[in-house]
Amino acid sequence: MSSEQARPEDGERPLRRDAAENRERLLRAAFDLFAEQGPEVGVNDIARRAGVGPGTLYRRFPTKEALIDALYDIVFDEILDTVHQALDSEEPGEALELCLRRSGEIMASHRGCLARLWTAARPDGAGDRAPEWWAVMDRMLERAQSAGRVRQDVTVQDVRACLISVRCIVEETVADSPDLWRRHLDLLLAGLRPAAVTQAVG
Amino acid sequence: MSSEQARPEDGERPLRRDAAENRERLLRAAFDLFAEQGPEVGVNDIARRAGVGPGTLYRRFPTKEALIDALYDIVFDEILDTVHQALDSEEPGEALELCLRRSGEIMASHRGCLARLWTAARPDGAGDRAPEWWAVMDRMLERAQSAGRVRQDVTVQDVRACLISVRCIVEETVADSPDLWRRHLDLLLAGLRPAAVTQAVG
Amino acid sequence: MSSEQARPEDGERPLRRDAAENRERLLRAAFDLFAEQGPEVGVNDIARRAGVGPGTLYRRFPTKEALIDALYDIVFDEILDTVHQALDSEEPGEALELCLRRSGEIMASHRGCLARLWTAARPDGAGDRAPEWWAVMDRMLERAQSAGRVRQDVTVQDVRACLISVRCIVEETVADSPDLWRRHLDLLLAGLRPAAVTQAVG
Amino acid sequence: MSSEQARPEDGERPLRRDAAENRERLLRAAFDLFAEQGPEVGVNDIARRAGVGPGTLYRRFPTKEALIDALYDIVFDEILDTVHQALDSEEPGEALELCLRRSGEIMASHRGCLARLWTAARPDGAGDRAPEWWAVMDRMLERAQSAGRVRQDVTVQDVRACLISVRCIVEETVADSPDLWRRHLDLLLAGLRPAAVTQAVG
DNA sequence: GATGAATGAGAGTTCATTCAT
DNA sequence: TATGAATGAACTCTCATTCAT
Repeated sequence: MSSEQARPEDGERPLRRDAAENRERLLRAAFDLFAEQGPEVGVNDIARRAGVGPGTLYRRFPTKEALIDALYDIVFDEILDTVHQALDSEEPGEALELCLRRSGEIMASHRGCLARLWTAARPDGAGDRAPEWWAVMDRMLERAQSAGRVRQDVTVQDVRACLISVRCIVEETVADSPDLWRRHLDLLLAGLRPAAVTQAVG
Repeated sequence: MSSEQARPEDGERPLRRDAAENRERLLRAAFDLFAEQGPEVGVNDIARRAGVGPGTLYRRFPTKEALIDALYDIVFDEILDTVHQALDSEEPGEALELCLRRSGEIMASHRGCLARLWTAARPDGAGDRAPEWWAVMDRMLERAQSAGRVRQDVTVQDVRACLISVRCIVEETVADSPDLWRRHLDLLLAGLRPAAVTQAVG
Repeated sequence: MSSEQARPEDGERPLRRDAAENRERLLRAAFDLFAEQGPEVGVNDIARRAGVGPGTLYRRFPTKEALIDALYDIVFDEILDTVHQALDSEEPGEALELCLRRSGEIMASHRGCLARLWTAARPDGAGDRAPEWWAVMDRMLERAQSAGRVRQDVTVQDVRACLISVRCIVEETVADSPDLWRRHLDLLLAGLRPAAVTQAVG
Repeated sequence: MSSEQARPEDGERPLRRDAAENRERLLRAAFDLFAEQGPEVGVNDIARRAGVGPGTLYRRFPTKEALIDALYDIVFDEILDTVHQALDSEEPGEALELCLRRSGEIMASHRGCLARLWTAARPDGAGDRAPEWWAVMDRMLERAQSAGRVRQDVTVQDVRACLISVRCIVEETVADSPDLWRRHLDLLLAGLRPAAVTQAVG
């Protein structure tokens, strides 16, 4: 939630700071309450938790939906940054795996707010960076396949399904079994790898 | 609110039949509407679709929550039946895989109603057969491992995670990509298998 | 507000009666409160005055606007009935005058709810009987002119303006000077008549 | 809230000029927006249109009501000036008629802001010049009657009703039929004149 | 003095649930 | 018993007004 908005350009007016603080508080409160109580939390509750009036919330976010979108964008941006880092810095074969693991970590740190993230409805939502994600994942998958680390028949859709899967496991199990999602991701990663002589064993 | 329903006392009065029919209609309407419009559907809409008044709905189900629970139980029962069949009739090694596939099919035929199924909140829900499921899956996993079809480090928790995963993929993708969940399940199954010399390939 | 809706067809179900009563109460409460406090009254106030919950109001009228429309329609229907009566039964020359006077009386009995009646926005509102009004007034004006009771240069638009005028005077003065609108209407009617040698006098 | 504005104390500081300019801008913006969007416009919209913050608006006008009152006063003052001119300069018989016509023109140039002008609520509003208006109109009516241009039974209340009528027609029709209010006023004026042998014609 | 962010009571509306018929 | 009208707390959102900057 740190590097999220309004890169403080040189001359920042003092008033802006309060507003930005309130925005931060609202997002934090929303994260917390969604995690605690699910997606039905009322905007007034969020405002109260943030220590502001409902009017202030609506000054920052014209709609409850807009607030939720902002939450999504924060997580999505974090993930995209991570994906780019992985693509740039890792050796080709490892990038995909690393990127899935890191995405999982990010989701685990924002549980409760991911319900509709990467949903059928979202990827082509207006103004978001979903196309970018698809493009980068495409490259990453291609490389991993070239390096022989991932089966040739795997598509980006499958990779996306893996992420949906991880998100879902995080949401539903992280509270009780904080590590289960990691085991599950290991399983998925194992499934992605070319299984040399797997059948021979059986 | 005393003797609610079901227990078919010896001489079943015709009135009882109407009641049962209403119950069926309500459940069917609920299934349809949840699948069509998601989990926000109102009880009045369900009642209207079922062709009864809201009062009748509340005579059959004391709460919206109770209606949804009944939905879950139906799906859960279907799955449990399938699990039992798989355990009884298949050769030990195949049972687990088959049972996951069949569970997937059942879920795919009831999409939109599964949101909270197998959720952290559910297993200790009142009146459900979750313990039974755990027990059977335990045996099935053990056999599959004995037969060398599943890695030794896999736990029932992991199997449950696989099912959560399948449910989630079904819910979010079946409308647009009706087969994606099957590909995903293949991936999971591949991940479950002992990957003989997988690492050697990398 | 008497002959307003749901002509009680032969077999009337008993439940309907309560609903109809509530509808009546709501309309009456709305009439009263609009008259007392102007068009800003809240729907909850109206519901409270009617002795019902806000939900009941919204069962009868899907929107505040719809409630207000119903109010308008009631007055409009009363007026239209009167207009038809005047057209049918009076001698041609008198009909227009009589009809304006009666319309005035009806408005005076519903002051406070007429704000937007016959407004530029209304006459072509969906589902209302405005075209009918225009047609009848057209005939009535023509007859009055044929009978030499109204100047030849008067148009239906002018007649409509007279009614707007009466409504306005009613709304703003009937509370303090209950008869002023009648004097004003007399003045308007005098202005409508062919003023034989009026100028000669001056 | 002590020395609000206006009273131009001898040495007018430059700061004062800004304030006056803001006041003007706000009034102009309010006129425009009320004309464009009706009486529901919010104060923030007015401030934005005027190019100032809402705080500034509240420095000039302690209340939305006060801003609207100021609008009324402007129109009212214009009209009063016109009335005085008519009384002073015209031949006695023509003054009343001319004054009504001019008042109509002024209203037509300020449509959308007249809703409550000359309303029952207004004449005893704080700080307005209503008594003055009554006095002048009284004299003007008396003269017109003495000159035989207006019927003897007409009262100042009737004249006021004529003005309310004109205002109302202006407000509701000037956008679509810019001349209708003039025709209506002609009708009213005809009705005010002694109708010598009118009835004989019928 | 001007700004515009914050306020918060209250608006219109919904919906799970109850109850008179 | 089934009905559907009634309920009313709670929801999202607005806007006249205040106040820190």
